Amino acid sequence: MSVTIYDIAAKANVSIATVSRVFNNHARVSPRTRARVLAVAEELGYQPHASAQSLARKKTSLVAAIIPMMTNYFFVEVIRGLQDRLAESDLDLIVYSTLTLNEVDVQLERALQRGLASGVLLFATPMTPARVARLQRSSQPVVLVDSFHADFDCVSTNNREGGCRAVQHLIDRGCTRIGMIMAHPESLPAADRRIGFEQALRQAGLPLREEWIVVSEDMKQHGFTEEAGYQAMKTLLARRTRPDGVFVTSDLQALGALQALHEAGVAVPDEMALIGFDDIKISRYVGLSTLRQPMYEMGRVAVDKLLGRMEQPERPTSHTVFSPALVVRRSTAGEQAQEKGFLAWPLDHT
Amino acid sequence: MSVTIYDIAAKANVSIATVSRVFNNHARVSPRTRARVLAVAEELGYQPHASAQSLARKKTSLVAAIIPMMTNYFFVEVIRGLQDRLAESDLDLIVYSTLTLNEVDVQLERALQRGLASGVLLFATPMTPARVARLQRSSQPVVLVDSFHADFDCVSTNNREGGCRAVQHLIDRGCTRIGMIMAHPESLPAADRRIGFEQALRQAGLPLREEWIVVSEDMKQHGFTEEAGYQAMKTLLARRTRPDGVFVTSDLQALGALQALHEAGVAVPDEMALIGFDDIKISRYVGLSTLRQPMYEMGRVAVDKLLGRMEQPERPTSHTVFSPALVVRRSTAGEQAQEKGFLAWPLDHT
DNA sequence: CTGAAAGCGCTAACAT
DNA sequence: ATGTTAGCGCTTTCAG
Repeated sequence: MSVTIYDIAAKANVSIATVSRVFNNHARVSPRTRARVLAVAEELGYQPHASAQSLARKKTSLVAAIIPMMTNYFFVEVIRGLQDRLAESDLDLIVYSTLTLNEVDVQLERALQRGLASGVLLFATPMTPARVARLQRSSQPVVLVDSFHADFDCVSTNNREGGCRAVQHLIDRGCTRIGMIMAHPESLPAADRRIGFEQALRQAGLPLREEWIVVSEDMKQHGFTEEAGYQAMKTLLARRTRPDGVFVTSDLQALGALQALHEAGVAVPDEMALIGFDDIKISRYVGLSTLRQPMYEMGRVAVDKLLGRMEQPERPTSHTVFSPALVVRRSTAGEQAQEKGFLAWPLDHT
Repeated sequence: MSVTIYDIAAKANVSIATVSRVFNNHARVSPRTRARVLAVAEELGYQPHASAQSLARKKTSLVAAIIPMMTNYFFVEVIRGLQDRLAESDLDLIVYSTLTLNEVDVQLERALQRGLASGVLLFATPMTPARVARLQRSSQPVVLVDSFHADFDCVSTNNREGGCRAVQHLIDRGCTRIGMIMAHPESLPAADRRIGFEQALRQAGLPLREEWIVVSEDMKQHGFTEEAGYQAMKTLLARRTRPDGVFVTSDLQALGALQALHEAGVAVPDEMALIGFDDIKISRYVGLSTLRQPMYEMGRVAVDKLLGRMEQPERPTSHTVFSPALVVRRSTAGEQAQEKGFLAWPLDHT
């Protein structure tokens, strides 16, 4: 069927070992034979067989990305960064998108133990002792994206700082009753954002009222969904006194929150300002203020780390932390928003 | 290092063949030895080695999806469908997202010839004779998503019908000068949508004026980008007489078009109505009318077809065509829109 | 610089 | 029902 090194060895009058050497730029092969081999290979349209190579080399050209919630478009952008960087190194990407964390463990097992992937990019997954142990006893390197553990290479955004800046921004625009819509606290990013939130309030001497903090009970995608945001805002709106500014742990939730606000006839940002986190593509269109994560870049860096470790398994782990950038739009700045976004368009025909 | 069938064979006092049989539910293995083997395997934490299996079986557990423009969130939704269905059959998904069609061919070659993937899902790629030939001489089955060729299994949306219904909707709401913003005509879906567009105009006896049709020259992502839509609308707005209704070949482009309309102070839909195609998630939030494609379902069906063919390579090809559903929102219906979407919210504070 | 040969871990005849 | 034995296509000592 497909052409193998035997075919090209025969046709080029060399042994298969030589052919193999040529393709691995290995040892000393005379320029002449090398050229001949290459020519024949080209002529026959030879391509090395992936599985055979993996078996012999004891490592694959596959990297697995395990992504707990791809519906969160944040991750889609990161994937692009992964892809681009991976392609440069001739690696292929296996994608597992899961809905629950149990599934994460299942997929992890799949990718790790069958020797399918020679590296794993693990997204937004809390590092329980069990997971840490599992990961450590596997030989493949792992890079954590959007979560952290000192024993692994990590890339993430400074969520605490982001939460802090979000609240600071609300304060700057004059909000005094500041609330928060939290995803599930098991999510480390969400938890960190909350810490930043509380810190900023303390610093400003503003009250931190529990009734203005709504925490998602929904485990589904850790509560990073529009539905969760919608429900949370409904809850918030039912309070005796309402906050006049709300920090939401993700843009996706903020979208749902906006919907609830709209249905309740609450003016944004005048009666209530809203700021999210991520800066997914949608946000620009709805004029949602937010903290932008450099998603594409995060993807590239994640792969860099993975490749680095594949070459030097013993090098010390490192953690790259990006600072989120404040993006001011209508949901906090009203008409004065620097970035108007789309939301403006219907105003014209009203 | 890792445990192999030899280990478990030794420990269970059987041959490796028997172990293999157990794991492949193969021939007749006595219940007793089977139990014993399974027990030992469990104890040792055995997992078959993916590459070794692939090499011996001459087929992998990997399916490749080649996606020319993942930034088009349409495809992200389809991927979910793929994933879910694939997981049911214990297959893994390799994702290649490319920006140009040249890259598509490169990736195709990668996936196909190295025997990496045992099946390919090819997205939105025009079936040139060269590609058809390439695909046909490979042994792996291919399913075309969002494109068509009689020699392959396909799943797509009825784009002609969609274009037709879009225009019909514009006509129903009273538009008489109907224009269109086209992606690159090399894109089959775009071309088909245009055919539907023209057909509907003819049927209604409305003029089909070339100056109201703007075709993207941009090859990048076949012109399915916001930027392309933005530029196209600018062009359209510069015409002596403007259309009062525009059908755009994708929601992504429509988003850009809306931006241009906003900047020009054109009232939507009163001065100009707009309708897109796809119904990506964003569309609901900006109140964009559109034709919805059943993305998740398309993904599942695509995998069904692929698996079907992997089992019966000779079965006749089939083409599943979904009918797009009209979704009416503010961009064509104004305040009367059934689905209000989010665009409403800023109205409240104006 | 090049060839021979022994695996890598598993499957699949072919025997028994 | 189970064992033996060839491979699958490639890498990698070890000789020459």
